[in-house]
Amino acid sequence: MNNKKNQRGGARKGAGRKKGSGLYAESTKVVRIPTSRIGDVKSFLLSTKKTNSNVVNFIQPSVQKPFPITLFSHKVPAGFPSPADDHAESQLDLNEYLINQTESTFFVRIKGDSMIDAGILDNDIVIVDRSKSAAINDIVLASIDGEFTVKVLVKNNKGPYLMAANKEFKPIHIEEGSQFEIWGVVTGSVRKFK
Amino acid sequence: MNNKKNQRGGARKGAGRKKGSGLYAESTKVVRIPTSRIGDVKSFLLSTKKTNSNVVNFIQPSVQKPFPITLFSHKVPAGFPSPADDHAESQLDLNEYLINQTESTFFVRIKGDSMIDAGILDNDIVIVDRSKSAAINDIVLASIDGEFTVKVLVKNNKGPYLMAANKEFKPIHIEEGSQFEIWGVVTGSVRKFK
DNA sequence: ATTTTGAATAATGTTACATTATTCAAAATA
DNA sequence: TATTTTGAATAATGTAACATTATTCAAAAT
Repeated sequence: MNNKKNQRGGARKGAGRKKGSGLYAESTKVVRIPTSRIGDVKSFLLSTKKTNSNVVNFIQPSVQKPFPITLFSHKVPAGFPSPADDHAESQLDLNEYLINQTESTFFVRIKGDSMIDAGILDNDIVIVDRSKSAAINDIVLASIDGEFTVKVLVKNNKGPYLMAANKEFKPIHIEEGSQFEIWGVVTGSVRKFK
Repeated sequence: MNNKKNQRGGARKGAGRKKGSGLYAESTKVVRIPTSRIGDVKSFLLSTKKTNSNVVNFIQPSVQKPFPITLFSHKVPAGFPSPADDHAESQLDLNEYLINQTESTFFVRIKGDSMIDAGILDNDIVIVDRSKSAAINDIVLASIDGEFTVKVLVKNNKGPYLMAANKEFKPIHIEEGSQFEIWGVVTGSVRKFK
């Protein structure tokens, strides 16, 4: 009887799995995740890899100090802007103005042009309130089959569906059996130039 | 010398940390997360934190079974926990994000559609910094013959002039002898829906 | 020339342990 | 007696270590 093992295979240079060949093309670390949300997190990680998603990331609001600044209205005769002026509409704090329900609000950065007709451009940040229930024609943050997206919620005789605010994009119909959830209503948007 | 330790404390019933007293009020499991996205995931978990009770769970596509879509059943009860403050990198304060120079910044509410191609809509508020000097292609707040306007600063061989971001509007050339002044550079814009 | 094979290596999953935070009531103190 | 101090109990959280799986390569077998 020959007990010798097969002599194929064996050590050689260059063997082994290639770096970056994993799902995320990146090294990972272990993190504790609340048990019921492990599925959410995995969907979130996958969703932002897909190209259809116009959601880049979720941002947690933090409110430091109130910061009121004078607000003028646009078409005013010259002579100008002293804060004491008549044309000063009011003092305005951006956090106060844009955030209604602090506890249920978060931010999402937008990627791509799918909402330009609603004045939401690439790299804008939208403000999402999870405590508001969505109405037809609202802009909403939704997930469909594990992919997050910001779109307009519309409805026809067959039921609700999502629309981009850009004629180049097709409506997103919600197929029977697909996962669909509305995460919140977009209540505002901000943009920083340069 | 008395070597006896203190006799306080000690075993008793009911001692110990209470279940559910953690950040997520729930047990956790370790999950591997791509290193660069750990901040995102934590932010996502805090942003979209679910409270117990009647929240529809996010369902992963792979596990998905057909189910009827009930659009407006998604209600989030109040009692959203406040953010933990150790994720500074994914936290955002709108004032800080949008305002650079407090002393020289003010807001202007926009009337009309002359800037829609730049994503600035009627009733938006723009952030104007008086301390920045304007460059070509900047959006600026200017006054011409006694009227304020927000437009794009452009230039041809005859010199600078103003352009709306809307094809329906004509360029605004600055005539010899007319009053013209740039009051500041638009560094951001915000919008509130509804 | 083609197929089979096992070592090499990375990715991914899981367990175990270490550390930290919180709570309680007994013991110490006033 | 009322208040403060204290350490065990327990959960939460962080991390290292190990286990398992997937992928790749080229030597050996065919």
